[in-house]
Amino acid sequence: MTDTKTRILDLAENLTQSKGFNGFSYLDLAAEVGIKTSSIHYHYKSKADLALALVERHREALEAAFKRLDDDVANPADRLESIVTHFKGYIGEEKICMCGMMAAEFESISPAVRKALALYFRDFQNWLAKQFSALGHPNPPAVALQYVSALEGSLLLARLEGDASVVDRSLDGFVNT
Amino acid sequence: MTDTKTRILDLAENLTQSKGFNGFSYLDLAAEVGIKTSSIHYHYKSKADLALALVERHREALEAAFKRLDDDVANPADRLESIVTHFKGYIGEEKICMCGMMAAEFESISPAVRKALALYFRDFQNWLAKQFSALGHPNPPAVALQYVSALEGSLLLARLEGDASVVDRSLDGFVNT
DNA sequence: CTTGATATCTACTGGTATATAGATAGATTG
DNA sequence: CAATCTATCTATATACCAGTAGATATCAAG
Repeated sequence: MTDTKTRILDLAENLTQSKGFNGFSYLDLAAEVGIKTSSIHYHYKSKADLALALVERHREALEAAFKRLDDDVANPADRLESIVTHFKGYIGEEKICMCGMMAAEFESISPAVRKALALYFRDFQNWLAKQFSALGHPNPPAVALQYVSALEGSLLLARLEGDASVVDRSLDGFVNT
Repeated sequence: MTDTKTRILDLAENLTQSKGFNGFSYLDLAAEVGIKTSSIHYHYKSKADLALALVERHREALEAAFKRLDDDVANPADRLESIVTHFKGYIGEEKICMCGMMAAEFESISPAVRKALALYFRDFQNWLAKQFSALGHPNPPAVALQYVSALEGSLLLARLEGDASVVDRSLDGFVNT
């Protein structure tokens, strides 16, 4: 069994992706984990601490995923497809990108979390730029920004329409131009 | 002086764009308008009613803006630029698109508001498709979806970076391809 | 077998949320 | 003038929220 601290984080991640970081309370976490709210405070002193842990773990997970793709998948186009498939999977669970959600909630998060979020998106773009570079794009950083923007926006629309193909259609044309 | 009901809506719109619809309370509105929370309930029976009024007014405003552009601006490319300039203006006020924000908060809004939101984005895409059609794009509806996705996503990133040029760079290439 | 760390609990505080009931002052209308 | 409507108030209900203090249980190390 995974330890409580991790279970809390897993649950908070899920809830953030569906209802937003301000859309759940320590009571929701406690009820689901099966402990009291005060015990959640034991693991994460404040909700701001929880937010930071959430974003930092997420960035590490992203980096690990990139490393795995770099090692296991030879073709950059296939790597991109694999990443998009991952994000598309959120739609079926009525979720969106956790960091996209937090970026929307920008005004109610601490400076530390804002910095962590910005780092997440920069890491994301850097990796994307490498893939586009390998694919021979003339301006990899520019296309990487366009890709992330389109991805994040498409997740909002896809969930609204209940149609994951919105993501594919929004990203169509980035690889084969 | 604008009437109270409108002032409440204006204020709620602003707050939704910066902190999200779940990021403010009737108390915030009351304090700013200078009346009691119970008086806000007089104008908008429940917060869900307020949400619906917000989205519906926003859609009407969007349609009016489109009509004005169609009448006053001859070149479709100039029309697009004008719309983007409008959205870019949000960034300086630490705001994003109101309907984009509500789409992020999808899981906590009523079915009626969800429908109104979907309608907003469909209207937006329909108008965009007309502009791209006039510009000779081979597949206007497809490019309209890509444009909205990129715009919504770019607003999230632009506010995070505190840099409105992120929007321009995310939308670069849509008009002159 | 005692000490100290870990993880949980009970019980509580102070604050905020949305919402409703009932009263009132002033304008409008028949 | 009487009835009604508009917009507000006071007061309250009900529920939730984040966070804290302090007691308790478990267990490993010395």
